[in-house]
Amino acid sequence: MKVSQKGLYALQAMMMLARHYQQGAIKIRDIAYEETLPEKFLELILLELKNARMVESVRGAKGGYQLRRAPSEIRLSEIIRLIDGPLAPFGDAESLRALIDRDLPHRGLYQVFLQVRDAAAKILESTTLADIVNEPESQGGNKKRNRKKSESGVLPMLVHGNKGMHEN
Amino acid sequence: MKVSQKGLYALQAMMMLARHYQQGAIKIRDIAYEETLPEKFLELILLELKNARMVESVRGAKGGYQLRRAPSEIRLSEIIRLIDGPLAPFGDAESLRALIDRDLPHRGLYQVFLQVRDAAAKILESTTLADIVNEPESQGGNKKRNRKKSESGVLPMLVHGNKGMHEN
DNA sequence: ATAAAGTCTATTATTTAAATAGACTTTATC
DNA sequence: GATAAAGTCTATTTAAATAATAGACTTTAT
Repeated sequence: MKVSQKGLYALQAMMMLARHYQQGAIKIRDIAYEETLPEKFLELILLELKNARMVESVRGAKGGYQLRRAPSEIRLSEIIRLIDGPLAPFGDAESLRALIDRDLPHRGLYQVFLQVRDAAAKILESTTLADIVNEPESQGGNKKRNRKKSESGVLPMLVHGNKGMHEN
Repeated sequence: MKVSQKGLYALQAMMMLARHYQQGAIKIRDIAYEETLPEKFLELILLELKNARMVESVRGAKGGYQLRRAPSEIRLSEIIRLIDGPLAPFGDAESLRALIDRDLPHRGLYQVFLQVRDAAAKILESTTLADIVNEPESQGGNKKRNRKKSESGVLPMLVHGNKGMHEN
């Protein structure tokens, strides 16, 4: 899986709209300005988001874009899948699938790729726009443990520093 | 993170060498033939793997390639990082890092990307060539639970079917 | 009527990935 | 020591994907 520049733009735009949720339609130009995105390119991205029914537009003067659902109802996985396609860590599912089907020595590799995809999907499906926009409230829908809310208003992960993380 | 075609070729070649571990040097041509990879392209890939000291070559007639370490000592993460770069799910760490530094509204997104990267890294760092090549023995070095070995000689995941998995 | 917005389709430019080519070096073997 | 079979190295080409731009069209508030 790889989030492209375009995907990042889409996420930025959606976060911006989430920050201004229920404040009426926001002009493309304003989004582009506030997030420093190429305006004309952003236009196309918003159109895709609209066709996917994540945002809605208001046409004509005083027009603009706004979220169609509450930020807590929009998962990052939706946005990324729309713009960048499947979350799987291999480019085209075709060539891989072909490998598997041809003979079995590659099954193990395939299984590992599936594990990676599922791990990414689990995170991106349980994180919504609400979780990553200012003042993270209900950070992720992770079933088991009830995540402790950090007093600093910053994600817990941040508080704990980089323990257990690697640089790349 | 995205495993490119080239990365897949590298993984295939390494798996092939793992299957023939301690059977002497294997010719590029044989690897290319057995795995159906473009020979000349594979040549470059093997050179990279050699420079990274994962394989070693024997030059001249009767030459070829072989693993430099046991399959159980070669992690998938090494191979993928070498060929495709960092495991992070965003293209260039630069533009993302720039976002974070410019102002803080994007920190939450950044943290989620880190989570995804760490999840992928955890899997790919704990899986070795030995784990994915025929007859998976010590499948992954996952600290906590001792994975039950499946009787069928197939990865446990396979036995359980696709429970909990999504299509993309 | 006009201006300010979104819509749509086409085109171009840039970058990255994949593949190929060919001259060079090393070594086993006869 | 000549030859053939291998790996080495650098350059180039091709193809595909990504990013960005352009411009004519439509809708709506004023």
